[in-house]
Amino acid sequence: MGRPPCCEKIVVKKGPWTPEEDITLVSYIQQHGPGNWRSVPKNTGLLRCSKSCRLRWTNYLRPGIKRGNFTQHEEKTIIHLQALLGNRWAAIASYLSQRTDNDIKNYWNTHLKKKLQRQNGITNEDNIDMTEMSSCNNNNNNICTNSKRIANKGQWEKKLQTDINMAKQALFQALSLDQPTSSISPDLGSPKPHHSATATYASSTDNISKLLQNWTSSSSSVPNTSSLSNNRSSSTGEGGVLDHQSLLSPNSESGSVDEKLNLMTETSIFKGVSKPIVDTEATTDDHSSLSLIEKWLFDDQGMVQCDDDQEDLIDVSLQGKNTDNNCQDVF
DNA sequence: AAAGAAAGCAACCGCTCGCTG
DNA sequence: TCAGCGAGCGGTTGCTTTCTT
Repeated sequence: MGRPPCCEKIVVKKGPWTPEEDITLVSYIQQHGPGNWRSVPKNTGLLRCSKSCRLRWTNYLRPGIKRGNFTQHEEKTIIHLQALLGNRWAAIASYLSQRTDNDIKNYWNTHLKKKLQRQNGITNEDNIDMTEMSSCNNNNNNICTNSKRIANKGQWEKKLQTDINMAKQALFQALSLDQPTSSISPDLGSPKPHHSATATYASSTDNISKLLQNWTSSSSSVPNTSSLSNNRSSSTGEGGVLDHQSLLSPNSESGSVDEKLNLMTETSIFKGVSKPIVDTEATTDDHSSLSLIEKWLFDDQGMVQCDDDQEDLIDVSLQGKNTDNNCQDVF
């Protein structure tokens, strides 16, 4: 007996979000903070399910989200964590503070999975699920450790969660230090995105950032959105990408994306955001403070030294198997 | 240049979990 | 203890864009 849909009784709009809706939602959250999603459609007049509002905010409008190209380091982290945790995207996303679980999930399904399969020479016949593959013992013991996990899921997860929480902060430091230029400023020195969608993501975040900044620095009145209605030529999959440039005051030109994001994250209204935002203080910390969790993630076998060649991915995936065994000991 | 195929991504759906009364 | 509710998560879908022929 499943629960009824959360918005069963009201007419809800579906499909891509419009700029107007984005603005309404952002404006509301700016005033009331994220959370209490049930009340969002009621109070804003949005014809959207509360779930949809939460998703939109969490995945696209929330400040501090990094979109676009995944770095090699992020790829490796995802691959390794996926081998370790399975398709627990939220848990994986907690290690990549600027990425959303949805983003990681999509990236895994569209890029990494195929990449690993290609590199492992997996054919269609033996195209087994990568999660299964990576979580099973490949030694003489045929017992899949995943099964054990399932059996002990409750305890295992509690311990895992504890470890995650304890290690998260330290891991952020390590990851940030390893990627000094990539995590926040995708537009600086990084290769041009290979297709427009990627660029659009970046600009989406940027634009929304500007939008928010504009609001935080001005009165809390909701801007007139009437001029927005034609900004979106088609409903896009571009993330409800606003052509926010047209929405913004001319002053919005000033300041980098980073500055804008930082400004927003410092805005009190966003301090209750569920997902952690990279602590810029932490990133400037001591290089040597690698955590246990990082060692756990990047343990031996030269992973840390990996460059950007594809062999790394094979290594990582294989390590995933081994690490999975190690993981049993850890937990 | 056009059509079809493939890839990529945003959003939805259904389920589970945790909190509260 | 249990039921109701809201929030969160992972799988899936369907639309848009890009690539190939």
